[in-house]
Amino acid sequence: MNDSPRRKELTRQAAQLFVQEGFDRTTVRMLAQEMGIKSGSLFHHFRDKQEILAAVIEEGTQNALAIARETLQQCDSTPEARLHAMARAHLETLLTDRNAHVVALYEWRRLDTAARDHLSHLRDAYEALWEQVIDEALAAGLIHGDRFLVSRFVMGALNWTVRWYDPSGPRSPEDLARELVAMISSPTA
Amino acid sequence: MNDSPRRKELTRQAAQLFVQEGFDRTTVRMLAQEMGIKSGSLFHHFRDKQEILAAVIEEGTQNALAIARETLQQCDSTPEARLHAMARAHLETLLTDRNAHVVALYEWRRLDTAARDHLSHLRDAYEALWEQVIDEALAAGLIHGDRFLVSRFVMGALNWTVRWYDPSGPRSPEDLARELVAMISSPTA
DNA sequence: GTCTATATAAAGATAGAC
DNA sequence: GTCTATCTTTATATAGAC
Repeated sequence: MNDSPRRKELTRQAAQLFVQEGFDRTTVRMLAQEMGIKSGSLFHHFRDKQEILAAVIEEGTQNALAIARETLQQCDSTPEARLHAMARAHLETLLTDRNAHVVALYEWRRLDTAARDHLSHLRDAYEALWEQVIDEALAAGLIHGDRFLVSRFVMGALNWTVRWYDPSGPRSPEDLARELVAMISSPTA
Repeated sequence: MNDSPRRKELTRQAAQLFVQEGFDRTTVRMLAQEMGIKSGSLFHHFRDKQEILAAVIEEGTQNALAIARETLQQCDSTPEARLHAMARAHLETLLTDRNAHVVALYEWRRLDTAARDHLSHLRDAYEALWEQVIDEALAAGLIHGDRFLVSRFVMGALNWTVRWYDPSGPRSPEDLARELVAMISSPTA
């Protein structure tokens, strides 16, 4: 539709509800109430409910991608440090904001075909960054195994944290990132 | 309600739809059609839609628990072999059957409070088996790290396979289990 | 850009016959 | 145990005034 600041703000609020309730359980009336408007007004900003989801997921993936690029640019040291920085950045977008990135991961299946086609290149770009960091770690002998499987296992371990992580608990996203890297690293490297 | 063989069969069919479409998107009419009956007849077997979900999740968790117990009883060798056997069993219930265990993991949040209370002990028993196997591996020096975090990272890596695994691809659940154990094992152990 | 009012469709669930 | 028929509620989405 458009790309106004208003729409950005509404998208941000929608993300929060989608995380809390899930996309299917979130009604347009709930969304409108969260935004402080009536349900009819919502459709001035978005064509339909699907478009809200697409906007949230686009925002979440773009943000994660931008942060990951920045992280890798700033952290130009060992493969271990870079892997740790990526894991930390990933966890922070998932666990601290608790927003659009979570929706991008957990509600991707709810996108219609057109939206998936439009957004898959963003997701692919983000995953490509991960594979690059994994490759570096493999090449350095920090970790071992199949490139494809290691990437997916690591992403799985990280993404599943959304299900059990307690923000009020003793562990920070950085703690988790450190422990994960330690878990898969060969101590002899 | 009851526990007839008929109800068991209907539960099995419901599981398949819940995996394919997700619980919220699966309508009682879809369920009825899959079962070869009309939607009104469904409520002879289940009080409401929630009860179908609870039946599926109970079945999925009980089955996973039974298989895990059997696996650990039969595999009484090294901590590495036991860890591998558990991972393999877990992946097979998720990826080969593609059924009730997937629903148990991915639709748990959709259970109402009463059902969660009733089923959480089953889930806890299953997770306790995992922690036991993780503990053995830690004690043997096969893996390193925090007991709690290692368990959750491993479960995350395994559970996330549902999202990307291709049953028609070259890798078997056993391949995945082997690679995962290799990824987290210290080669010096 | 937001409102009220409402159209339209689909959902979960029930009643009573067979 | 299954059917048909239907009630009731709730959902997405639209139209037109302000």
